[in-house]
Order: sequence, then C-alpha cells, then structure tokens
Amino acid sequence: MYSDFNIQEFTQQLQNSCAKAQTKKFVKNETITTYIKNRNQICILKDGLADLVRYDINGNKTIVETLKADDVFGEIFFPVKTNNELFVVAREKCEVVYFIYDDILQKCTRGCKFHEILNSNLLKLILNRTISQNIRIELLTKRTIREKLQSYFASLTKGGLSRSFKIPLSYTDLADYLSVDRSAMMRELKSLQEEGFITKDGSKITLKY
Amino acid sequence: MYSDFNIQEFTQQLQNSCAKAQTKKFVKNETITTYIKNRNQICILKDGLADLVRYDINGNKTIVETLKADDVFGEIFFPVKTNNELFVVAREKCEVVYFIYDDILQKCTRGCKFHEILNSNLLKLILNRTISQNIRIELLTKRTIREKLQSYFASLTKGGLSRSFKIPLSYTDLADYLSVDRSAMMRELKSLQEEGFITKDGSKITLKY
DNA sequence: TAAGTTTTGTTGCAATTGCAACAGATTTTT
DNA sequence: AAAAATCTGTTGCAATTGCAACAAAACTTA
Repeated sequence: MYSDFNIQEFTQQLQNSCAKAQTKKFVKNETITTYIKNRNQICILKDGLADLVRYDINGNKTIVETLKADDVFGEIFFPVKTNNELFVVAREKCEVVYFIYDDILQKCTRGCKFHEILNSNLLKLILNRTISQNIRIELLTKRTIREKLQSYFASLTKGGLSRSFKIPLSYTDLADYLSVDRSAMMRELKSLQEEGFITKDGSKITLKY
Repeated sequence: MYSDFNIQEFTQQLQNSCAKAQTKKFVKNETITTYIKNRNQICILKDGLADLVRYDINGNKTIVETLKADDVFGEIFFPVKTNNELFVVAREKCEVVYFIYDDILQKCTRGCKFHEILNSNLLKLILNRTISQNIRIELLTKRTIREKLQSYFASLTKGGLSRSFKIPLSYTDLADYLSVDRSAMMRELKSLQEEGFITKDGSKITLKY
C-alpha cells in the first residue's frame, strides 16, 4: 500500500499549480456531488466520511463506495452513462478538494514545475483507489450473505490483528453496502452468533476462533 | 474514456526508459502470473485476451476480471493477502509487457527524459482500469441474476448502438463472471427468452423491445 | 476419424434470500 | 421533553438461487 502520501502537501501543490483546485466544506447528509455530466472532475476527500450511493429503479439503495480521508472520487471514474444516478453524500462533516483532470494532464506539458509531482501523486491516489475497488469486488463476488459478512469482517480486522471491532456503518447501511436484504443479513448474523462464529453487542463484533 | 493511448508507443517508451520493461508471450490456457508475493509488478496485456481468476475454498471459480489488449493487471493492485489465490490465465495467445512499479516511481526523479511521459501514460492506463472496475462493481451490486444479465448485456451494446451481439465468453465462464450458479443463469436466460426480452442463438443474443 | 473432454441445456429439490410487516429501541428534531 | 424519524430485531411466506445430476451437443486432442 502506498501510504507515503500527504494530502495537505498535495492540496497545496494543487493550489500552487495551474490546476486551480478548489476546496469546499459540507455538513452531514449534504450532497457533495451528483454524477450526471461528464465533467472530468476529480475530487479528493480531505477530511471526513462520505458515501457514494446509487438508487435503482426499484428504489433499492446501494452504497457503491464508502469514502474516507484521502480517497478520490468524481465523475471521471464513471464516464459511461448509467441508468441510475449516483450521489456522493457526506456521512459527517466533510472537506473536499476538487479540480478538473484535463487541467492537470493536457495543460502545461512544460513550464509548470509542480506538474510532474502532481501527476505522480495523483497516480498514487488512484492506485490506492483501485486497491480498495479490488477488495470491494472480492467481497461482492462472494456467493452467500455469510461469506460476504465474513469477508467484510476480515477487512475490518486489519490483517488479523484485532478480532474485535466496531462496525462503522449502521446495519441498514451495511446491508446496502453488501448489496443484500437487511432482514436476511440480520438473520445470517443471528445464525453466525448461534453457531458460535461471532459475538455481537450492538455494533461491536468479536470473531471467535 | 481516455482512449488516446498507443500501447506500442508506450511499450517502446518503457523499454527506452530506466524501467527495464520486459515482454513475454503466452499460449492459450497458460498461466501468465500468480498473485502470491507482493512484487509491485505491473503488467500490461499488449495483445490477446486473458482472465483474472480466483478459486475459493469450496472450489467455486470466479472470473474476477476479463482482460483485453491495453488492460493493466498485476500484484500491485492486490497487495492485501487474500485467502484465495489469484491467477491470470491466457484465454488465447497473449503478449504481456511487465515491469516493476518502483522503477518508474522511485528512481530517476531527474535525468530520465521519458519519466514524465511514462507517468502520465500509466495514469491514463490505471484510470481506464478504475472505470472498468466501476462497471464491474455496478454489475455485481445488482440483486438478481436477471438484472446482472441485463447489466452485462447493456455493457456489450456499446452505448445502445448494437442490439445484437456475440457473448465473448462461454456460458460457463459467464456464470463465473456474474458470480452466479450456471444452471440458475441458464434458467434465467430461458425466462428472458420466453418473456420476449431477448432472442438467443448459441452465443448470439439480440435484445428485443 | 475416433475417443476424450468440455459446454450446453434441462430438471427436481433443498437452501438461501428477499419482501412485507410490525414492535420496540434508539436517535434526531422540534 | 415530546414528537417524529430512523434503526434494530424478528417472523412467515414466497420467490429466487444453488446443488446435483444427466443427456445431448460441440469442441479438442490423439
């Protein structure tokens, strides 16, 4: 994982460069952006938590991504028109930096001294993003709710160090994130407890054996 | 979509740079790479088709990604140890360019004149990759087999232009790609025909209505 | 071309999952 | 502090999906 990355520094670089980055603040439940046009906008969550959310025709909500500080998002990653609208919603108070991709890439092939550093930082950022996407894909390809839960729990144990953790989402949201029915998920959680695989106390889960 | 990308040119740049890129050829069904170590290796499929495949403990096969010319893959995108091994297998004759990420990023911050172009090309490549990952995630978050099929078909119509297309996978592989049971998928395909949504002739599908 | 292998198409049955609905608990808003 | 909204936990029932199994078709390899 390429975590040798300083978002503060990067933001400053962006602002000093030709890219004209802007910063905005959002309160809880505020919509940060909607994916409708293809503006080639790249956003970086400087601080806070947010969700990329989709509603389908049947009203099913899916949390497509959960975003934390330093995560990138933006329309540029979804240039194909989908039938469903995508929203990024602040889960808590957020600070977002945004800029236009073309300003970084097309413009200033010479001249701007920050250009190269920007590019390589952006690369790191997007690389980290594809890694979390892969973890998400792994989870979603699991066939059963049980396997999805176990896969999700595994991702919270930070490499097996902590067998006890607090779920950072409500159970309602977790179901939307695993893309399964909430009641079916609750049932499965109950089975996991009854069979002795986990202990559950509110949002605190402990993995047994 | 950033398709203004010439793989031949890029390969040449790689070979001229300090990155020491190598090219290898593979025959059908040959294993191109296995994800076990964290070698920070990046591979580019120069020519041919390949699959990124995972087998879980129960022997279920999942096609995690289908790769075509110009697609990137490699361990660098899966640095977290998963319980399941991942393989990249040639679906047909393939040509693969591979190099080590650190050679591009850490080394030669000055001096190598190709460095900047490389970086920006790599960025484009990875950006295209995250786009296809998003499409994949959208497909996998669909709740029913029917919706998954429709979502997959939609991605084959190239923006709604062609209502008729040939499925580039066997139905067995398609089920592994949609992450569903094959017989259940076949049943659903039959229903889609009976209800008049599609016409099916071997691997050729035509969308009606 | 014959034998072997893989894929397709199909079905019955069991298990899993989704849907709808509701009461109680918790949180947020007024 | 009361009212409103959201979340949790639960259940019965229906629909969907997975599993196992098999024959026929298509494809590969010897």
